Amino acid sequence: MAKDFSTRAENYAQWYNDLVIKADLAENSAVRGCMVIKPYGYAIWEKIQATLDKKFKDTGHVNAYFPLFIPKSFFSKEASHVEGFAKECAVVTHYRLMANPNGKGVVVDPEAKLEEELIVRPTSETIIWDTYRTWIKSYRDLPLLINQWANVVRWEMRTRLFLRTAEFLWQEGHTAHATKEEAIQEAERMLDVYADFAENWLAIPVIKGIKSPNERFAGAIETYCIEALMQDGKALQAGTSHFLGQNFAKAFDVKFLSKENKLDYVWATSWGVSTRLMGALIMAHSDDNGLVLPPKLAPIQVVIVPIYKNNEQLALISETANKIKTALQNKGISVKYDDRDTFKPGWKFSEYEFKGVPVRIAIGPRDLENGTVEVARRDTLEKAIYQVTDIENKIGNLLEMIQKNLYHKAFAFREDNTFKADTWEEFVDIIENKGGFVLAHWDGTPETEQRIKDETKATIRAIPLNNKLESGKCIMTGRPSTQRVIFARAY
RNA sequence: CGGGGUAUAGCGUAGUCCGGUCAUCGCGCCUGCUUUGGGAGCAGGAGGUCGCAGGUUCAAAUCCUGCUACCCCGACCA
Repeated sequence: MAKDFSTRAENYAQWYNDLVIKADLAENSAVRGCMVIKPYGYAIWEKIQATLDKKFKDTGHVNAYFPLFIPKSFFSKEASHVEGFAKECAVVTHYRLMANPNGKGVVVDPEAKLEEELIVRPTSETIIWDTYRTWIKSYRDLPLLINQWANVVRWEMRTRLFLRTAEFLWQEGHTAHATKEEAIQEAERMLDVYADFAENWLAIPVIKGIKSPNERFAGAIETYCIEALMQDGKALQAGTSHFLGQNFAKAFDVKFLSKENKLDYVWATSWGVSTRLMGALIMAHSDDNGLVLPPKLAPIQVVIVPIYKNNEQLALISETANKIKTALQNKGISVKYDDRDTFKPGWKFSEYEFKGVPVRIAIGPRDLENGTVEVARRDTLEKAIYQVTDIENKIGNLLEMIQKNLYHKAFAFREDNTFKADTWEEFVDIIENKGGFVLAHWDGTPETEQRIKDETKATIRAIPLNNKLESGKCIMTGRPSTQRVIFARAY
């Protein structure tokens, strides 16, 4: 992402606010760090949802919904899980308000204290596994492949718009399996689903890998991740998939009778992506003119802007514009014809650039005479004159080209910002001065990773799957290592 | 929770040190006319508890005290 978007917009918050604003209810610190997603931004989220949801269903999953509130006691059942989340939870302690005895407003009724506090879910493992216990009795009940679209709350000390908001929207898949192998396979399969989505829809290249123990999800045996590089050189974890082993099954006593009539604990996975993906989308592709959306996720793929001097001209242009609109729509392309007379063409051009609309078609009197239109693409800002003939196929191809170009651009950026470091000095220099991914040897111990983090703020983002083996020396300790891992500063 | 900073119209701001036509300017908004192929021009207009509460003073956006909120850095964080 460019440093700011203000080059042309003195009030650049304008476009940003069109997408999302931070909740700002004065006098109410309780909503600090939450977000309001405005319609245009939400339309992007809906696209993300729809695409992923279809992929989940294609891989045999179904949706369900579990409670927002989780009894506090559930959290004490899985020790490492509670350690990972207990510090950052919103807790419900009362269930009633009453008029303030002093006459001013309302206060919490002290009489209405809950016997057991409720935690606003920071993630749903506990309540889901408590439920699964009653659903799973036999190997015939397995595998259980369930996904939930929901909001979760994490009381982060410091929030960042899109990337770490106190409340965020996400999906969380929670599956139960009869065997360890099948569960691992599921975790890896869902990682592939995420990677495919990131690369082919978001147009963001990602590294598939596993997390080091330090970065592993609380309660997981193995955490798989897709890791992306943003334009400012920082890494962003775009999605995770966890192999949970039998940890949650044991904590919540979820057992099944196998074919062999043996009682055993089930094997579990969980996987999720969130509204953070929208942050990734913004930071991976945007430029000084605003958002740049890949065609597959753009709520509006093509906008048509008429250029006219009077109503007669507008009527003529509209005729052509609507024909083009219909032709494109018949090809499954989402089109907006913006014939508002309250804004001028130049204004509209800028507005749709802020919003990242991939293709803009301008039609004026000149075009009517020549049977042409002016086509501008958002990714390169290039303009070209197209003959109207067969316009739907030309635009269709252009959209595909833009989708690919965005990916290639992001891929090239990542290549240019991936470095190898063999000495500590080199490593520090790259982290401090260049940013990006740094491939370096590491002795495999959590202590060393922690030391590196303490000194440079860089962490191991991923140990790539199918990593090339290569013997070397740990950049920190000099101890032997068998492979390079990816270090970076991260969001 | 530590360190630093900020709070003035919908947004962004000047003014605060040195109290006295100071409530400034830009964007946005409204009206009218002319415009319309890259955020139009001119004219007119609306809009402010100067974060909140006290205090000092003839006089406070400005000085003092307390509070609150936000931002940045750190700690923290799938």
